[in-house]
Amino acid sequence: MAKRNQIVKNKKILQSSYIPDNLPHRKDKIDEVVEILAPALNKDKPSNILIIGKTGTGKTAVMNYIGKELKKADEEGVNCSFIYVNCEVVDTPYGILYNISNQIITDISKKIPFTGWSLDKILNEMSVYIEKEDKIFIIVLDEIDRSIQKNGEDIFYYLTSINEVLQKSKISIIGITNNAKFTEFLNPKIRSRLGEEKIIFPPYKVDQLKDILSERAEFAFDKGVLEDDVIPYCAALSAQEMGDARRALDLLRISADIAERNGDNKVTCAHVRSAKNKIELDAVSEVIKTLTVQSKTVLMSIILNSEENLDHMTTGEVYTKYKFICEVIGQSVLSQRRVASLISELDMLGIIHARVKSFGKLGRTKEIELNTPKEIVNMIKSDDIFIDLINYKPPKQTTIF
DNA sequence: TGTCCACTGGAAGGGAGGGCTT
DNA sequence: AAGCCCTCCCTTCCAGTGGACA
Repeated sequence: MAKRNQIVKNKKILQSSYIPDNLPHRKDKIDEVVEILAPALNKDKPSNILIIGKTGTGKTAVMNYIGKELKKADEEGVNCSFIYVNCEVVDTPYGILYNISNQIITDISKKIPFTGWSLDKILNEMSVYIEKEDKIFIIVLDEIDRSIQKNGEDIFYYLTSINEVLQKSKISIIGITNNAKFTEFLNPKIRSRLGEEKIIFPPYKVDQLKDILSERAEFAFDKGVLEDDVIPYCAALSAQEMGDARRALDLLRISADIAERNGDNKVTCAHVRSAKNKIELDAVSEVIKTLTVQSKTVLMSIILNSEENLDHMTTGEVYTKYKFICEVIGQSVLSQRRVASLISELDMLGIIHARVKSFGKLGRTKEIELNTPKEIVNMIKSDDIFIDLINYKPPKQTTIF
């Protein structure tokens, strides 16, 4: 086995969750946000803000940076609290209110249970604590479109309605989204309330990505560990992907990791290429792990169909195969409507490719294609739930003629 | 131009499961 | 224990639809 060299001095710095003291090329955005939030320091309610920008354009990093500063200010007696909730992780109204409340309520015995209460009750309890604090609360809802897409605008109604009952304290909401169009579908009243101020985060350009990487690399690596073209290469690859800085950092970190594991002394472009493949594969296999048994069965149906040379198939064809698999593995059969939804979900996750297509007299349906690397297909096939399917032998055909 | 197919995708609602309150 | 709430996964119902074909 190759000896594992230690070539990364400080791994934490290369994590995208690490908040550096300096955020290159985002000073203007920090200033913009700070300016809007400034009234909070005099205990006036700042405007709500909607932050729009693609993945890895520094939205979350900027907010966390400001949050860190606000927390410092809070400890020094400025009455302003910063609360961050990621709506991708907790996406139900209950989950979001639960999360916010428990960041506010410090007394462990008074914490809100993770289920069981009505939303009104949490809201009331939360208002009491917020009022008691006599502060301005800045509540950041990251990936806010996720929650609104799934549950409608309720959560936003709940939160903004709190201000109406508060006398001393106030809350301000900062919504973060990577979907520029999501406000189009909002009720106009909500849209104007949430988007009192809008800030757009443009994608990073290649040179900016280089700066970001260089700055972190300086603290993460010893001199000479990175070959000269590694950072430009990482930056170029990520710039192709909509200027995603998170992605650039992941590339650099995983490249170094691969170099270490190989026992190499230097990180080269070859490592970056391996890292790129690994990231893509890991992302899919992570998704696969979270699929329910039913989703996996639907995916398996698509895999089997494409192995039978049906590289394009319809919902009906998938459903037929699905019913067959359910029978073999002894699993309950869902309705076609439900399976159609599961197909749409797999499409959204990027595991398959599906588009609605009309076949004229033959009807209108989805045309489905498998879009999964071989490694992933093998991973699904080796899942325990399909053991009976893999060992399945079709009953001998009795020919009549 | 109208018909018709095989669905799509939205809406409403059921029921199980988690847990709280009284 | 009974009643309540929220979430998740699912079913049922149904209006809508793109485009080949007659």
